[in-house]
Amino acid sequence: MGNEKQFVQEITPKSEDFSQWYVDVVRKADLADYTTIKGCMVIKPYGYALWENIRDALDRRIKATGHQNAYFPLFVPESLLKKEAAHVEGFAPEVAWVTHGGNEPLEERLAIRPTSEAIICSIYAKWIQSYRDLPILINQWANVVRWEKVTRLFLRTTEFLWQEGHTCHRTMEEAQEETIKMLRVYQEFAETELAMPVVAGQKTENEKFPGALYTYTIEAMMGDGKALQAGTSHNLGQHFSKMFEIMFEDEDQVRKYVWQTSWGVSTRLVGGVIMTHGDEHGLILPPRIAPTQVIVIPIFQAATKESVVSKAVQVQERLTKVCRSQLDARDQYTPGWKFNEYELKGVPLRLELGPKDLAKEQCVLVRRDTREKIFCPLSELESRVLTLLDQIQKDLLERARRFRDENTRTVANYDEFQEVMENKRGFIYAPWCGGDECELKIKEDTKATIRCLPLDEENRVIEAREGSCVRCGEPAKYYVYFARAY
RNA sequence: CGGGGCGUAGCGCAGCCUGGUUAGCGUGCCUGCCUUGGGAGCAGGAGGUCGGCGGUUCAAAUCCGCCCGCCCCGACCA
Repeated sequence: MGNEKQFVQEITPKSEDFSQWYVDVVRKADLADYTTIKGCMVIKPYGYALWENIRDALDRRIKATGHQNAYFPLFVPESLLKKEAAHVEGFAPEVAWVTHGGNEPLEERLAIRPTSEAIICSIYAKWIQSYRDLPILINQWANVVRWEKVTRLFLRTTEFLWQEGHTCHRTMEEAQEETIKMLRVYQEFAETELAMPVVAGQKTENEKFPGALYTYTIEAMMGDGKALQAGTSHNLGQHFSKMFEIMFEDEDQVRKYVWQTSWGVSTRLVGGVIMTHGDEHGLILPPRIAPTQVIVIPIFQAATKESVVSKAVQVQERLTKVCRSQLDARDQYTPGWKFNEYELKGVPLRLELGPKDLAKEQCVLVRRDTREKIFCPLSELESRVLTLLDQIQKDLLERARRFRDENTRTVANYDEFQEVMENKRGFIYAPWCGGDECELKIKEDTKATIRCLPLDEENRVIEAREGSCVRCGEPAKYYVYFARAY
């Protein structure tokens, strides 16, 4: 136990300094490292394997809903970026510019995409003539660059990886349906794959995407009670199609502007997973996205090494057929060292196999989330492992949901609102008059923003029937979620 | 970008205030022996332009200036 204490000191306690805990976990678990370029990180193999699993799980859903992947250029000519006024105004402060090709100054500066609406819209304009060309349902996996003032590993880096869907539709209704469909895809994906419960809702005018008509979001609660915007889906209306002249001739022979959507999630999700599930011992990965689901650790002495290791190889080979497993038979590390190492890396299930187990034809399974030890007859290996992985996945979601619900509060008045935001954090579900002024004042007073206006089962913003605005006391228009956010 | 902190071996740090042998310690790494059910032990060894540039000085990790990077708190954002 003394040794364990010493080990855990390598990670700043979560309760003491959440930010430092986060950085320690990212680095000790070997997910990412800093580089010589400001704000840019290298995603190390373990972190990238995690991202690949997240990416693939989402990619399947994007394709299952009828979208195709494509790839558009990294560069956006300045003239294109400037076409949509709100859009350029929103992104201008954080755009990186290419001004030279070799030694020659460029005639027109090229923005490195902060997002691809402009470049994609300019191309869609060429592709679309008829209503028969619609809908366009395209997604791209790409890197984008935003010159942020302050960066944080995974949560906000200068360059990051993401997916951005860009669709065109014949009618407003169809675009709205697509916007909500993808929002719900994100929600289901976050909860099923990442075990990360989210609140789905609409952003306020102040918080919406530059150039969008409506922005929808999924908001997750991190271990320190702060909100993380985990994905967004925008109904772009006709703002871009009018500026980029994306038109089609409809069945009634009238030329019309298309209705568009865009939606995205990024490597930020990796940060979300860490801050949703991690504990004092390090990372806890949901089995469905964990690069290694089961780590097999043989325990042996010189005399038993051969028999134990050969059995461990057999066990791992059996597991390989049903899940992602690895064997760590290195003899320069003690079993205890390995236990700590794989807990730090968040491997959901550990399988211990020693001489005592061999004698009984069993192994020891240890859950990362609860650290519970389970003796398992080798004859039941596959089924027990699969059941446990499934259980861990469910329990992580349940635990995160309980944490979120326990930290979602209602308040009696504005004093209590301020007190809760200052001391307890979490979400506050409160009535709001719908006014700009109250939204901004609350932000100024408490650093809390309106994370979203939640949606009902019909995907409509829930309007308040009663109650009065938590700040001004005027009749409430909506019940909304407030929180401090990343 | 404003306020604060930090930068010395892969990682974590001491040394700096008060300039002066060959820049230390822990851990990790390499070799050997030994060990292995919660980060074992012993012995030997390798590893440093002290973040960068400039200045002061006979002499700079140490003093001064500028720059870069990281962390925290604000403002801005996925």
